[in-house]
Amino acid sequence: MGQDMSGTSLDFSARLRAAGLRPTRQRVALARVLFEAGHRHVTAESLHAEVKATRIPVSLATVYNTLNQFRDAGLLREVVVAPGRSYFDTNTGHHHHFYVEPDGELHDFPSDKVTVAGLPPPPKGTRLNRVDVIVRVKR
Amino acid sequence: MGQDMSGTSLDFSARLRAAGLRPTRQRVALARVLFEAGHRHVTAESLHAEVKATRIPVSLATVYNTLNQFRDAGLLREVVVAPGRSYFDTNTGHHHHFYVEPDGELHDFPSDKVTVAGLPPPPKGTRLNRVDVIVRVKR
DNA sequence: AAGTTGTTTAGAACAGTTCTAAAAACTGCA
DNA sequence: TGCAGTTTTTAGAACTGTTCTAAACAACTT
Repeated sequence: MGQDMSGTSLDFSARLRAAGLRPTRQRVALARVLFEAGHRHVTAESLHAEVKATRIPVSLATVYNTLNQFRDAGLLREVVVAPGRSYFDTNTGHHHHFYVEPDGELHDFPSDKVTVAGLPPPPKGTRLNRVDVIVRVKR
Repeated sequence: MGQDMSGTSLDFSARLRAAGLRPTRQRVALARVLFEAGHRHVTAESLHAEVKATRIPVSLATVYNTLNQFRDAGLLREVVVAPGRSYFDTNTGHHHHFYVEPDGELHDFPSDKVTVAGLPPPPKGTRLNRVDVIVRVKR
């Protein structure tokens, strides 16, 4: 008799495996926190704090490793909006961000209604990768 | 008889004074490096390296202080494009950026031809501050 | 020139992130 | 199921970029 594998662990294991990552205890725990509810924005610290509540031991170093791996695997997107802190977004589709200063709150908005027109061509020897629109708002 | 005040020192002194900042040796030296040629992008480290060549002693702490003060005074604009490093742009007018990954090179482009349409209204209780468009390109 | 205030400085401190090397855990195979 | 081979996790050190501290110094005022 194996352990209790009910719930969504198996789904996450499969997803991780599909991404070329071994489904370890800590990766599954992190994936669960990240992906089981709707879209989220986390920092390494905030995710670490959250996963501690699940009683599965995960070190901060592992949180960093995992966030980078998930990002590299396309499971997360890194968002750079403030100096000295990286946000990770579980929404990897096309969208943009509101950034509320000085709180550091981040909100997605879909990009389907947004048009960015009149961009100059990329500098010589480079090709376009992504266009980020950050709408900075104040309280 | 005062020291040799020829050149542009006086202009920078006046500009600093106008911004509410005492025109100290190091602030004038930094202002000169920053503003005497065309528009520039610097980091604290790169500016520190440059100002050392002028033989006017400026500590790294002062470079940081000064960049922050210049930014607060509206003489510079801070650009956040990469985690763990702040860029400062002497161009404070409306414009956007190309960011060349992974070099970390930054290029301005004017915003007059660029239109960003269809943005959703700012979240409740906030008002728009600025819209940043970052075009990320790869080699 | 003296006093007052603001600025600079070296170095310590700090935040966020990555590295290291040893222990633990996953996986495939007998 | 047990074992070998490989990957992952971990605590803690290390590292990077930035800010802080408090003492020395420079700029302005009189």
